[in-house]
Amino acid sequence: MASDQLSTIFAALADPTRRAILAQLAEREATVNELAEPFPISMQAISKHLRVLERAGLIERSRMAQLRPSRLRAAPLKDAVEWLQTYRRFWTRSFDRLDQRLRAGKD
Amino acid sequence: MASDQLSTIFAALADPTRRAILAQLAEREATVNELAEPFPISMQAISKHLRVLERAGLIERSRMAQLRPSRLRAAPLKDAVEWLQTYRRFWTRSFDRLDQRLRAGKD
DNA sequence: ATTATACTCAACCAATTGGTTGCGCAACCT
DNA sequence: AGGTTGCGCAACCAATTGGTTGAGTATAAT
Repeated sequence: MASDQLSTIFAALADPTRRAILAQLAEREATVNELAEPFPISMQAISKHLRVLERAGLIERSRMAQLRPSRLRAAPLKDAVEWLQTYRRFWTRSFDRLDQRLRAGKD
Repeated sequence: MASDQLSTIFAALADPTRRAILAQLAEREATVNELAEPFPISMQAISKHLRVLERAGLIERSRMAQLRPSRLRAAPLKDAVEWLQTYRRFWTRSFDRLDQRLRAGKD
Protein backbone atom coordinates (compact mmCIF):
# COMPACT_ATOMS: atom_id res chain seq x y z
CA MET A 1 0.00 0.00 0.00
CA ALA A 2 3.11 2.21 0.28
CA SER A 3 1.61 4.52 2.89
CA ASP A 4 1.54 7.68 0.80
CA GLN A 5 -1.42 9.90 1.45
CA LEU A 6 -3.51 9.05 -1.61
CA SER A 7 -2.92 5.33 -1.25
CA THR A 8 -4.12 5.45 2.33
CA ILE A 9 -7.23 7.36 1.35
CA PHE A 10 -8.14 5.14 -1.57
CA ALA A 11 -7.44 2.01 0.47
CA ALA A 12 -9.74 3.31 3.18
CA LEU A 13 -12.46 3.94 0.61
CA ALA A 14 -12.05 0.51 -0.96
CA ASP A 15 -14.14 -1.17 1.71
CA PRO A 16 -17.94 -0.93 1.51
CA THR A 17 -18.32 -1.09 5.28
CA ARG A 18 -16.05 1.91 5.64
CA ARG A 19 -17.90 3.82 2.95
CA ALA A 20 -21.15 3.06 4.74
CA ILE A 21 -19.62 4.35 7.97
CA LEU A 22 -18.70 7.60 6.23
CA ALA A 23 -22.25 7.85 4.90
CA GLN A 24 -23.54 7.49 8.44
CA LEU A 25 -21.14 10.12 9.70
CA ALA A 26 -22.23 12.46 6.93
CA GLU A 27 -25.58 12.71 8.69
CA ARG A 28 -24.34 13.06 12.23
CA GLU A 29 -21.41 12.19 14.40
CA ALA A 30 -21.78 8.81 16.06
CA THR A 31 -20.28 6.47 18.63
CA VAL A 32 -18.68 3.15 17.81
CA ASN A 33 -21.76 1.24 18.91
CA GLU A 34 -24.05 3.43 16.82
CA LEU A 35 -21.81 2.92 13.84
CA ALA A 36 -21.66 -0.83 14.43
CA GLU A 37 -25.39 -1.29 14.80
CA PRO A 38 -26.29 -1.51 11.07
CA PHE A 39 -23.64 -4.17 10.41
CA PRO A 40 -23.60 -7.89 11.13
CA ILE A 41 -20.05 -7.73 12.43
CA SER A 42 -18.54 -7.18 15.86
CA MET A 43 -17.88 -3.81 17.41
CA GLN A 44 -14.16 -4.64 17.41
CA ALA A 45 -14.25 -5.05 13.66
CA ILE A 46 -15.90 -1.64 13.36
CA SER A 47 -13.27 -0.26 15.71
CA LYS A 48 -10.61 -1.51 13.31
CA HIS A 49 -12.38 0.12 10.38
CA LEU A 50 -12.48 3.36 12.33
CA ARG A 51 -8.74 3.18 12.88
CA VAL A 52 -8.23 2.81 9.14
CA LEU A 53 -10.47 5.80 8.50
CA GLU A 54 -8.68 7.77 11.18
CA ARG A 55 -5.23 7.06 9.74
CA ALA A 56 -6.56 8.18 6.37
CA GLY A 57 -7.63 11.43 8.02
CA LEU A 58 -11.25 10.77 7.11
CA ILE A 59 -12.56 10.88 10.65
CA GLU A 60 -11.72 12.58 13.91
CA ARG A 61 -12.47 10.99 17.24
CA SER A 62 -13.12 12.78 20.49
CA ARG A 63 -14.03 11.39 23.87
CA MET A 64 -17.03 12.24 25.98
CA ALA A 65 -17.12 10.18 29.13
CA GLN A 66 -16.75 6.58 27.97
CA LEU A 67 -17.98 7.39 24.47
CA ARG A 68 -15.63 7.90 21.50
CA PRO A 69 -17.75 9.74 18.94
CA SER A 70 -16.38 9.94 15.41
CA ARG A 71 -16.83 12.89 13.10
CA LEU A 72 -16.33 13.09 9.37
CA ARG A 73 -13.32 14.98 8.05
CA ALA A 74 -13.74 15.47 4.32
CA ALA A 75 -10.46 17.13 3.42
CA PRO A 76 -8.87 13.90 2.18
CA LEU A 77 -11.89 13.27 -0.01
CA LYS A 78 -11.17 16.59 -1.64
CA ASP A 79 -7.59 15.48 -2.26
CA ALA A 80 -8.86 12.29 -3.84
CA VAL A 81 -11.25 14.21 -6.08
CA GLU A 82 -8.48 16.54 -7.14
CA TRP A 83 -6.29 13.64 -8.14
CA LEU A 84 -9.16 12.09 -10.08
CA GLN A 85 -9.98 15.38 -11.78
CA THR A 86 -6.62 15.34 -13.55
CA TYR A 87 -8.24 12.59 -15.68
CA ARG A 88 -11.40 14.58 -16.27
CA ARG A 89 -10.69 15.21 -19.93
CA PHE A 90 -10.77 11.46 -20.51
CA TRP A 91 -14.36 11.03 -19.53
CA THR A 92 -15.89 14.29 -20.76
CA ARG A 93 -16.97 14.88 -24.36
CA SER A 94 -17.12 11.10 -24.96
CA PHE A 95 -13.37 11.02 -24.92
CA ASP A 96 -13.04 7.34 -25.70
CA ARG A 97 -11.31 4.97 -28.06
CA LEU A 98 -11.31 6.66 -31.45
CA ASP A 99 -11.72 10.11 -29.95
CA GLN A 100 -8.59 9.50 -27.97
CA ARG A 101 -6.67 8.47 -31.04
CA LEU A 102 -7.98 11.45 -32.99
CA ARG A 103 -6.86 13.83 -30.28
CA ALA A 104 -3.49 12.11 -30.02
CA GLY A 105 -3.10 12.71 -33.75
CA LYS A 106 -4.01 16.41 -33.52
CA ASP A 107 -1.65 17.25 -30.65
CA MET B 1 -12.93 -6.03 -0.72
CA ALA B 2 -16.48 -7.24 -1.42
CA SER B 3 -16.15 -6.96 -5.18
CA ASP B 4 -18.70 -4.21 -5.73
CA GLN B 5 -17.79 -1.79 -8.45
CA LEU B 6 -16.63 1.13 -6.32
CA SER B 7 -14.58 -1.09 -4.04
CA THR B 8 -12.77 -2.56 -7.01
CA ILE B 9 -12.05 0.88 -8.42
CA PHE B 10 -10.80 2.35 -5.16
CA ALA B 11 -8.73 -0.74 -4.43
CA ALA B 12 -7.15 -0.44 -7.86
CA LEU B 13 -6.32 3.20 -7.18
CA ALA B 14 -4.89 2.44 -3.74
CA ASP B 15 -1.56 1.34 -5.19
CA PRO B 16 0.96 4.00 -6.27
CA THR B 17 2.41 1.78 -8.98
CA ARG B 18 -1.03 1.39 -10.50
CA ARG B 19 -1.70 5.12 -10.32
CA ALA B 20 1.63 5.73 -12.04
CA ILE B 21 0.63 3.27 -14.74
CA LEU B 22 -2.59 5.20 -15.29
CA ALA B 23 -0.60 8.41 -15.51
CA GLN B 24 1.58 6.84 -18.17
CA LEU B 25 -1.47 5.65 -20.07
CA ALA B 26 -2.97 9.12 -19.90
CA GLU B 27 -0.24 10.25 -22.25
CA ARG B 28 -0.33 7.37 -24.66
CA GLU B 29 -1.25 3.74 -24.86
CA ALA B 30 1.64 1.46 -23.99
CA THR B 31 2.79 -2.13 -23.93
CA VAL B 32 3.52 -4.10 -20.79
CA ASN B 33 7.25 -3.66 -21.22
CA GLU B 34 6.92 0.08 -21.76
CA LEU B 35 4.78 0.32 -18.64
CA ALA B 36 7.22 -1.78 -16.64
CA GLU B 37 10.29 0.18 -17.65
CA PRO B 38 10.02 3.01 -15.07
CA PHE B 39 9.64 0.56 -12.18
CA PRO B 40 12.18 -1.53 -10.31
CA ILE B 41 9.89 -4.57 -10.35
CA SER B 42 9.46 -7.47 -12.74
CA MET B 43 7.28 -7.40 -15.82
CA GLN B 44 5.17 -10.14 -14.25
CA ALA B 45 4.39 -7.88 -11.33
CA ILE B 46 3.31 -5.17 -13.75
CA SER B 47 1.22 -7.73 -15.58
CA LYS B 48 -0.58 -8.43 -12.31
CA HIS B 49 -1.18 -4.74 -11.75
CA LEU B 50 -2.62 -4.50 -15.24
CA ARG B 51 -5.03 -7.31 -14.46
CA VAL B 52 -6.22 -5.42 -11.40
CA LEU B 53 -6.70 -2.28 -13.47
CA GLU B 54 -8.49 -4.27 -16.15
CA ARG B 55 -10.91 -5.87 -13.69
CA ALA B 56 -11.63 -2.38 -12.35
CA GLY B 57 -12.47 -1.33 -15.91
CA LEU B 58 -9.71 1.27 -15.84
CA ILE B 59 -7.84 -0.09 -18.83
CA GLU B 60 -8.59 -1.96 -22.01
CA ARG B 61 -6.10 -4.29 -23.59
CA SER B 62 -5.83 -5.20 -27.24
CA ARG B 63 -3.32 -7.35 -29.01
CA MET B 64 -1.11 -6.41 -31.93
CA ALA B 65 1.19 -9.22 -32.93
CA GLN B 66 2.86 -10.31 -29.70
CA LEU B 67 2.23 -6.94 -28.04
CA ARG B 68 -0.59 -6.35 -25.57
CA PRO B 69 -1.02 -2.58 -25.51
CA SER B 70 -3.14 -1.10 -22.72
CA ARG B 71 -5.35 1.93 -23.09
CA LEU B 72 -6.90 4.08 -20.38
CA ARG B 73 -10.64 3.82 -19.76
CA ALA B 74 -11.71 6.67 -17.54
CA ALA B 75 -15.39 5.87 -17.02
CA PRO B 76 -14.81 4.23 -13.62
CA LEU B 77 -12.85 7.30 -12.51
CA LYS B 78 -15.96 9.30 -13.27
CA ASP B 79 -17.99 6.94 -11.10
CA ALA B 80 -15.48 7.37 -8.29
CA VAL B 81 -15.65 11.15 -8.57
CA GLU B 82 -19.41 11.07 -8.53
CA TRP B 83 -19.43 9.05 -5.34
CA LEU B 84 -16.93 11.44 -3.76
CA GLN B 85 -18.91 14.47 -4.86
CA THR B 86 -21.79 13.43 -2.61
CA TYR B 87 -19.50 14.63 0.20
CA ARG B 88 -18.65 17.87 -1.53
CA ARG B 89 -20.62 20.02 0.91
CA PHE B 90 -18.31 18.82 3.68
CA TRP B 91 -15.20 20.30 2.22
CA THR B 92 -16.55 23.47 0.61
CA ARG B 93 -17.19 26.69 2.51
CA SER B 94 -14.91 25.57 5.33
CA PHE B 95 -17.51 23.10 6.41
CA ASP B 96 -15.63 21.67 9.36
CA ARG B 97 -15.99 20.97 13.04
CA LEU B 98 -18.07 23.76 14.50
CA ASP B 99 -19.47 24.68 11.11
CA GLN B 100 -20.79 21.17 10.85
CA ARG B 101 -22.50 21.40 14.22
CA LEU B 102 -23.95 24.78 13.36
CA ARG B 103 -25.44 23.45 10.17
CA ALA B 104 -26.75 20.37 11.93
CA GLY B 105 -28.52 22.73 14.29
CA LYS B 106 -30.06 24.80 11.51
CA ASP B 107 -31.44 21.87 9.50
C1' DA C 1 14.35 -24.40 -38.16
C1' DT C 2 16.07 -21.80 -34.54
C1' DT C 3 16.21 -17.97 -31.69
C1' DA C 4 14.55 -13.82 -29.66
C1' DT C 5 10.78 -11.05 -27.99
C1' DA C 6 6.67 -10.10 -25.39
C1' DC C 7 4.13 -11.60 -22.86
C1' DT C 8 0.91 -15.02 -19.54
C1' DC C 9 0.38 -18.59 -16.15
C1' DA C 10 1.48 -21.13 -11.98
C1' DA C 11 3.64 -21.89 -7.71
C1' DC C 12 5.50 -19.93 -3.99
C1' DC C 13 6.34 -16.39 -0.17
C1' DA C 14 5.91 -12.66 3.35
C1' DA C 15 3.01 -9.06 4.71
C1' DT C 16 -1.56 -7.12 5.12
C1' DT C 17 -6.53 -7.29 5.68
C1' DG C 18 -10.94 -8.19 7.68
C1' DG C 19 -12.81 -10.84 10.60
C1' DT C 20 -13.08 -13.46 15.26
C1' DT C 21 -12.78 -14.17 20.55
C1' DG C 22 -11.13 -13.04 25.10
C1' DC C 23 -9.48 -9.76 28.18
C1' DG C 24 -8.79 -5.27 30.29
C1' DC C 25 -10.03 -0.70 31.60
C1' DA C 26 -12.28 3.59 32.39
C1' DA C 27 -16.46 5.80 33.32
C1' DC C 28 -21.03 5.73 34.57
C1' DC C 29 -25.22 3.59 37.45
C1' DT C 30 -26.94 1.56 41.33
C1' DA D 1 -18.45 -1.33 46.45
C1' DG D 2 -20.12 -3.87 42.53
C1' DG D 3 -22.12 -4.25 38.09
C1' DT D 4 -22.86 -2.48 33.42
C1' DT D 5 -21.62 0.00 29.36
C1' DG D 6 -18.48 1.46 25.81
C1' DC D 7 -14.61 0.74 23.96
C1' DG D 8 -9.47 -0.59 22.93
C1' DC D 9 -5.90 -4.17 22.76
C1' DA D 10 -3.91 -8.66 21.68
C1' DA D 11 -3.83 -13.04 19.76
C1' DC D 12 -5.36 -15.70 16.36
C1' DC D 13 -7.16 -17.12 11.63
C1' DA D 14 -8.24 -17.45 6.59
C1' DA D 15 -8.03 -14.90 2.52
C1' DT D 16 -5.89 -11.41 -0.31
C1' DT D 17 -2.04 -8.70 -2.03
C1' DG D 18 2.31 -7.56 -4.10
C1' DG D 19 6.17 -9.40 -5.07
C1' DT D 20 9.34 -13.33 -6.75
C1' DT D 21 11.09 -17.18 -10.01
C1' DG D 22 10.39 -20.65 -13.50
C1' DA D 23 8.12 -22.43 -17.27
C1' DG D 24 5.16 -22.05 -21.36
C1' DT D 25 3.10 -19.84 -25.59
C1' DA D 26 2.66 -17.02 -29.61
C1' DT D 27 4.57 -14.03 -32.89
C1' DA D 28 8.59 -12.05 -35.33
C1' DA D 29 13.25 -12.09 -36.99
C1' DT D 30 17.25 -14.61 -38.73
